Amino acid sequence: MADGERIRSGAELVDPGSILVHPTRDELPDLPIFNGVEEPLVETLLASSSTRQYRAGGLIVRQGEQAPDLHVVLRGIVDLTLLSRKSECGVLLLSSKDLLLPATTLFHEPALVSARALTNTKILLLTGGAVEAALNRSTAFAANLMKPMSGQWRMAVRNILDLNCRSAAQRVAAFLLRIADLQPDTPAPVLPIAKRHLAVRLGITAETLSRMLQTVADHGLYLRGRTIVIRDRAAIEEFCGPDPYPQKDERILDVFAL
Amino acid sequence: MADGERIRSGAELVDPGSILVHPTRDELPDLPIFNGVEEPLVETLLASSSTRQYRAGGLIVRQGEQAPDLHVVLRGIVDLTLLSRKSECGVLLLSSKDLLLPATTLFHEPALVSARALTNTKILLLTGGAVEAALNRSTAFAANLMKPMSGQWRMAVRNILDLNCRSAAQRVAAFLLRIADLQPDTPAPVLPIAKRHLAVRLGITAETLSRMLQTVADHGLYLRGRTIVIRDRAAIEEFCGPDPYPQKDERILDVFAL
DNA sequence: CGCATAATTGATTCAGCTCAAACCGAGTGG
DNA sequence: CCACTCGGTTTGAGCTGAATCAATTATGCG
Repeated sequence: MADGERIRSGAELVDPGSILVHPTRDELPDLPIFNGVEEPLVETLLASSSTRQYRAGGLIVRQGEQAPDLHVVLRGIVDLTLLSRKSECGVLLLSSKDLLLPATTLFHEPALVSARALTNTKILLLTGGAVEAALNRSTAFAANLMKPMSGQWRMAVRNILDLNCRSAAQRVAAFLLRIADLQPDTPAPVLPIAKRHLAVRLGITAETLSRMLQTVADHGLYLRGRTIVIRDRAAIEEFCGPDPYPQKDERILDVFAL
Repeated sequence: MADGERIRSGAELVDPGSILVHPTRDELPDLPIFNGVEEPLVETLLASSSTRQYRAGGLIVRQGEQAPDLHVVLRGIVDLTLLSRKSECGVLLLSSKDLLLPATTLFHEPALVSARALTNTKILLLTGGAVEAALNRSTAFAANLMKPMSGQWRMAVRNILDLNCRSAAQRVAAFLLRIADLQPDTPAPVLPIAKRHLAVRLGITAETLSRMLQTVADHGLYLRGRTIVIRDRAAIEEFCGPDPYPQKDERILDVFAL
């Protein structure tokens, strides 16, 4: 019954067998938040931590509630959106190594938006208490949290600028270009999420996205299935219009958001 | 000649006589960034600091450049906008006690937007070196910086949501209502900036703002000169539409932005 | 007083939304 | 193997909110 509910309501946790209760450092990828932090402190943090898996569509944090634990995305794509009846309104997509609504956890504020897994997703949870304790002890750890917070602020500002100064087609083009550039080693860059979620992220309707993809295709970039094909780089960059600092410098702020 | 340039280009510093080179604590208002920080450390920070005054229209930080020093707004209204030929694109308005682009200073990133004084403005500058040193020494200070960074992230998210889910008229109404509510002690709340700057902040044109003000007036809120008159509170709140967490809880995050 | 800047008003245009219908691909079950 | 849903995507037609362009009126301000 309860199980049936779960599945019908969009599927939250999956596969309890793979959940780690006290992950050790070598069970985790190298996370920027631990850079330069004294090893014993890292151990303490991990001792209070656990991991969780969500399947595509699962709600991770509900808007209006607060997350007592610090969430770190280990795998998958998470979107931050305001879910209201009738319309969704996207703010940001998070991916591996990103912090998920850190401010909510650190300052006990109700989340303004919901966090939702768009793909199967694995999350690391550090308990609020342990994080707070670590923050009181380690300036390195504090700096490691400030960096991604800055980076996410930057992403938010970019988003605001895009919404105001760029057309729908330009936003689509710029986003796909960015996605492609973030996968430099792969031969064929791929769009990791469904189109309708992309539309939400870009603040347009699915119908408009569909039409804009055609426009964009005329300017040198198109989708074949989920793979992104850049036919004419110069043209498409030109088309994107003003992107003041196109270098993906959010990564040096430990932000991997999209 | 150089002087002439300055004045023509929009007026930067004014009245050098009133600039403090090493302000002491009692020459400054109580700033949240110093809360709970060990007194000697505060002294050190202040010893490296100075204040600056800008007149309305003056550029404080130019987009693309980085601010080596940490700016704190002591007095006045500062707007963060992308200035491009043809169009300005506003992100946020800062006021007393707000940090101005802290991320730019802390992580040596080029600013995505310019900071411009909309009124006569006084700024406290803490040198980057001193701030960095303080951050390495005091977790309290680090926490004091994280709080406003979180608050500004929150404001940015609100802005994104507003741009996507609210009509121009709703944004105008909600903004004026908020401004009024932030002046609880004053008998007649007042709009502190020019209308055209308000328009930029709300992502609309001055013409549209003018028209929307008429619409908004029909719903219980109007301007008489610069003072904001709330004729029918219930009606105007209803009109504003979805504001998930209307309490001005950014203030507890040491953010006073608009 | 007179000039420059800001605000309003009107007429027109257009990007993106809405609504409705057709289409398509992947499961599913007979 | 095919028919049949059922999401998700595409296409089309029409609407509308806000931008643009242009002209006028207000408001400082030296």
